Amino acid sequence: MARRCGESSGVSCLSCQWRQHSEWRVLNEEETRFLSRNRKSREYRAGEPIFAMGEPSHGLYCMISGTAAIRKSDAEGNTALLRILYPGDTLGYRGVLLEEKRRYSAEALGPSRVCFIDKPVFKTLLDRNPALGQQFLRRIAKDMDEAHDHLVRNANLCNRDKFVHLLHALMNRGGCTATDGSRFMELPLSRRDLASMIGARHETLSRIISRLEEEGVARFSGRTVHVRKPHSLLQVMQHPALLD
Amino acid sequence: MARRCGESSGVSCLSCQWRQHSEWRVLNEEETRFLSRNRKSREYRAGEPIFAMGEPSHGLYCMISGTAAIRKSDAEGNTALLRILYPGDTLGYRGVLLEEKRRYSAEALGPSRVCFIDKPVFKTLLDRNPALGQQFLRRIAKDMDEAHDHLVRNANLCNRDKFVHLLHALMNRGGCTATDGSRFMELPLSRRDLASMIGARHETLSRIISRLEEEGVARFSGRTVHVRKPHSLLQVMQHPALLD
DNA sequence: CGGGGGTTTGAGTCCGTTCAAAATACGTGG
DNA sequence: CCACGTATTTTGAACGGACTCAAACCCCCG
Repeated sequence: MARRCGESSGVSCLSCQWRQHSEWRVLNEEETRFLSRNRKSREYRAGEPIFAMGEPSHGLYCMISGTAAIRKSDAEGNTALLRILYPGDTLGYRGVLLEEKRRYSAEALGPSRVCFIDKPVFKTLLDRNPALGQQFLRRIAKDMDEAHDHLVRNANLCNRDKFVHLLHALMNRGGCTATDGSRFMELPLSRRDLASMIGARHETLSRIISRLEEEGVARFSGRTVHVRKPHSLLQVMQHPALLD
Repeated sequence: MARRCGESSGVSCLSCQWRQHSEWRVLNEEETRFLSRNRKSREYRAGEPIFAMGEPSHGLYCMISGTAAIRKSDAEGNTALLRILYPGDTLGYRGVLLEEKRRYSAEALGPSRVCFIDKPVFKTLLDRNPALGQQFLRRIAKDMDEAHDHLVRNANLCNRDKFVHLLHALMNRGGCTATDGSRFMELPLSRRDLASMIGARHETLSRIISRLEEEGVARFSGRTVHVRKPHSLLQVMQHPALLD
């Protein structure tokens, strides 16, 4: 399915299935056609970098299919996975808006198709349609808020609860509901990366996962995860007994 | 000193000593006079709230003197101190730009003077001078970057090192250099709040502080802190021996 | 069949937390 | 100016979570 939409979106941004859910939805038909003509679509293999920290920002990217990850590292080389990008998400807009070098790196998590929009093309559209700038302002404000929430969670929750929260967020994005009300999904990340998202070692995450299985909160096998009572996920924090 | 500048800034934004360092620097003389006429300046006592989470955003604020804190709390009531604001900083612009309710709360840390700019006044200035919007875009992007850095540090550093980093940042902002090259300053925060900034309990911070004193990195007494070798602060992470 | 990456498990240690109590600083009213 | 009550900070002991290091395990791929 992800395959087919990737191909159909390759034809034109007008018929892109994510158009109405992305920042580009404020563009009219002519502007969208302009975008479509000037964008470049390309496949990425799993793990392939999209851009790297410190590079100049030549343009922005738009996910068509697959998933990508935002990573950032500090001076000592410690890195953290900050965010996961799904089809319809734009990335790298910050560097372009501010004419800055990239402050984080992005890479494809699985086989993905990503469109590239050149800086001049983006600038032209921003000039033609002021609502587009407003969209990106809204977007950056939302990102900001997410980052702050993340910060508050990190300060107050233990690793187990941070992971439960992450699971909840991932489920909302990519999960499927089964007939019995339970939810399951294919995790887009390795255990190592899951651990990096909550700021823990992979060994610790491994133990947390065992614990969640013992408690009956979820079942893991490979990258597949089943959650028995997805609605009570957030209530299960610090209180596994609530599972009934 | 902070007192006098507060009073002089009370007269007009034109003569505000922070003007050239704030987002308002792109305004011309007439626009600044307009801002000056329509802003309201007011004193806050220590601990007094400036605005609270969930309130509608009626306008934005500009610190004249003193310091303020941004706090955010999650659903369970856990809070974290996200940021400290110094004279010249604007706050609360996000809610105004996006017509949203406040997503965090702000409060004065010590006796402070803060100007309030009504939403319509701000919108008028944004219309008149597009460079102002660009300034705030830059500002939000910088904030975003800081939040991400914070996230990476939280994921990889132990509490001691997080605190050393915080100390470094605070010093750069409000520290004074003594004749022997050491630096000292008056901390704007209580121990509890310092602990909240690095996501630790106040007891833990207390122990960290004792340790730093034993190691000879810094000396604390009340809210005053002396750092012996400020330049090597960041090198001291995990390696107190480097102090020589 | 033998790597090699990713993942799990185990043991030991350290760091940070919790809870409780003492010590210190601070503001207020006498 | 001092005494008092309150809030903040420090200290202590015990516990638990998370980390390190090391080894075993698994699964996919050549």
